[in-house]
Amino acid sequence: MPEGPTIFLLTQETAHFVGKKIVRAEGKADIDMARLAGKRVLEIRNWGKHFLMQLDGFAVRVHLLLFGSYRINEKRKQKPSLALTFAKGELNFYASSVKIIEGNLDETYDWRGDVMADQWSAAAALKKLRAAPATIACDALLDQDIFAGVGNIIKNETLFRIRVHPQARVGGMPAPKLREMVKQARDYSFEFLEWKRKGVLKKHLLAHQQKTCPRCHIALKTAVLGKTRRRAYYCTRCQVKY
DNA sequence: TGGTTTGTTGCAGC
DNA sequence: AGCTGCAACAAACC
Repeated sequence: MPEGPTIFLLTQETAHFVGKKIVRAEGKADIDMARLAGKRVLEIRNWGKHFLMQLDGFAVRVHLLLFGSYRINEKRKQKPSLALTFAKGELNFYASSVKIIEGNLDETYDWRGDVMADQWSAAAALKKLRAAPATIACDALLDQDIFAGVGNIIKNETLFRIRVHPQARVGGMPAPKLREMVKQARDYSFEFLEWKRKGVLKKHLLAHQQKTCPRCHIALKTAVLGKTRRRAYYCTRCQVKY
């Protein structure tokens, strides 16, 4: 059940495995498990929703998709996609996509695109948005090449906060409003992180899966929109369709 | 109860 | 070539 902040949290929770040796690797993921055994974890980080473990010469990428989950130092009943055993402790992933990335992660990822990364670049995001003016806001926010880590909840909540209709064209939005969208995608992600950490995310949702607009007190509209075909929750009164 | 869902990929068809 | 729509995957929730 992952958006960027959830994986960010996972990265923190697994930091103690850095420097440790993988004793055993198994699971139903279609990768060469034998490559992992005996390797030391050099680095653990994430790029958006990608959980990444750098080993010597290659990295393991785990994506929890829509239904994935993980357990640290415990197991679930179901068969794991990837189960890593260390001398002390274990790390298990379920219903996840697992891939090997050759080489160093810095060769594969542009960290400026991760909304929660120190290297996040609002300027780079704005440049990408301006290059695609016909894109509608809901698709733009879910574009991992622009806003890595943003998922459907962050999309809906960000648009509600800045009062932008999900079908607003990026090219039609005033420059300050576009900058606000870029800023809020990051700011909201960090608030999401803290709520998630405390287990109080749901009660802070203003639009996503809600019935009534907390500003206008009228029914929120819900529709599956855009090329991404994800559900949007929005207020037709206070969210502007530029 | 079963429709829905914090996601992505691959492929057919145009 | 590049797009779009659809199926597939898979599991917890209300």
